[in-house]
Amino acid sequence: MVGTRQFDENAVMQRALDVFRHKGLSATSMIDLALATGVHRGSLYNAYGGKNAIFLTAFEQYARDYLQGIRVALDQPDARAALTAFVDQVLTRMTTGSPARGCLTTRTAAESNETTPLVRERIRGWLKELEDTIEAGLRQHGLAAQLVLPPRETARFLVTFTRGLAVMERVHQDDASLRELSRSLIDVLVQRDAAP
Amino acid sequence: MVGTRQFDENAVMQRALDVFRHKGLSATSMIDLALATGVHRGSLYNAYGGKNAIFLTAFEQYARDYLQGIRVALDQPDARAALTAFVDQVLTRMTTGSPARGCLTTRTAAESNETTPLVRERIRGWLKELEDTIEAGLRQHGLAAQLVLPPRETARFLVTFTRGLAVMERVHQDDASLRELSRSLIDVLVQRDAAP
DNA sequence: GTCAAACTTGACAGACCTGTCAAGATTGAA
DNA sequence: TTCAATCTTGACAGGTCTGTCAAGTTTGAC
Repeated sequence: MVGTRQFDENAVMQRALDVFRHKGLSATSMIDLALATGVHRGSLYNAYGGKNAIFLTAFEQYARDYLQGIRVALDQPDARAALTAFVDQVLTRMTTGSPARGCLTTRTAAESNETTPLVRERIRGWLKELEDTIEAGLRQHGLAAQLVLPPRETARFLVTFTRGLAVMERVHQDDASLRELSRSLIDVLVQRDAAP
Repeated sequence: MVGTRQFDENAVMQRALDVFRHKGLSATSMIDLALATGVHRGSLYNAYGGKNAIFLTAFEQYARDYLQGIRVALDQPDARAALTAFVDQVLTRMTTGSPARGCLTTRTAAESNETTPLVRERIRGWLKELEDTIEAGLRQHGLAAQLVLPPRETARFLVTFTRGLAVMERVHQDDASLRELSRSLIDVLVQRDAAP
């Protein structure tokens, strides 16, 4: 390999991800990315082709991390505890940072119109992975028996509701009301007479 | 009054609303609005000041219409029927048009970062109005007794979940899966032993 | 009919962004 | 050490958008 790339790809993607999380995909320009990463705009074009390709590359880090966190959270014998840990993961990820970063997928999904088919497809795929991950988690430890809805429906419900939480986070910027909503969520999804 | 405005303000706002629904607030330019309304860009600046002011003006029509539809939907003696009509309203409003328009509030909320404080505040206010409208609806006809959660929590839950539905609509563009999610929603919110 | 306030129009300067490219610098491999 | 592939850099042309303004037009009131 001749003429080696002079920047650390991982570090660049990490910084790019930060930018996307704070500004959103469509509001981010190549100039923003160049400034944040310290890599010349021309080099970014040369290495990746453009904003969307950078997004897709950076997104993989995000996706892997996120799903891993969800897997760990759900790996518990009690449904209420598992869902509590799940929601806590989701909320923590969207409310950390100052200003809060919000949820990257939700935001990108909402601006679907302004993105390319590839990005749209990746977001759709990721939400499917999230759903599958949740469903698999709920099928462990006999959690399913403690739920009002079957695992698949519960997983879809959780994906949708947490997207709603992400929208409310943007509007309220208030952790407490999100936590309260999460309590309601768990109350309606876990059987009332389930093991304590 | 001298030098009368030469366009029909209502018609202009209706067209502007269409543009905002299709492109989203931040992706809409004054040029888009001028083309869609047939009013010269300079005239729009003169009459309203800018994009955000036009949005806020147009939004009032949208808000009034929407809440009225919700009020009518919830005005029923059976909780399941009322929630079904409610969700149907919400879904119909976001899935009509081709391509589907999506939900204006959800979208604008998601791009909160890129809008002005006034717009953010209006969206927050509108979601509060929606919540209050739903709560008031649920307190009629003894619906509250048929619900798993108290009216206020149910209202908040519905606002949040329907925001999630709006995000999923962008991703899936598939009415059927949204309807399925809505069925789950009603199943978990209405008491199992409630009057049929 | 006159007139001045208010509206309309086309044009302009200034930002910002994109995508590309030629010239220069770097570096692994022969 | 040489060299060619690859990366870096600064610059450029072209595009979109914004906000403003002067000149022209319209119209209600007198």
